[in-house]
Amino acid sequence: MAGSGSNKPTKEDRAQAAEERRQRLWQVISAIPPGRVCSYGGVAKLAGIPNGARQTAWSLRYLPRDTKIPWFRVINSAGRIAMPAGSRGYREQRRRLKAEGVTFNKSGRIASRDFWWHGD
DNA sequence: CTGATGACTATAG
DNA sequence: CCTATAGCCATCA
Repeated sequence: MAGSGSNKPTKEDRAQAAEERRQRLWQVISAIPPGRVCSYGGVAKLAGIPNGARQTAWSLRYLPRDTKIPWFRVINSAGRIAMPAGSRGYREQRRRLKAEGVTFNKSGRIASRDFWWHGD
């Protein structure tokens, strides 16, 4: 078998592996129930990627505005929206969450721990 | 290859 | 509450 047995990952192998990680991340995010939120690190862990918080964020960076993925249900571990306060994304995320019943206190943190989702 | 970047996180002061 | 620091890891120049 020509080439079989080669352990050297090709560029295509790495690209496919990265794509599969993104798919798992999106799958987990899509499973977050309406009215609940999850942290970047929590999503990564549920997707089988420990310490992958930054990859969760990276996977959401270039999503189209019409995406079906509920990116707005992902916030940081401090219970805050990760984007710069006052930015366009920040306001949209906060508006969408509010529409589902997720409220924030005066300091910009989610009003209740009950909003946290920890998987099924 | 190296170094910088970032929608992160945990810990310390 | 804040900032600083270290750890993390895919991606980019």
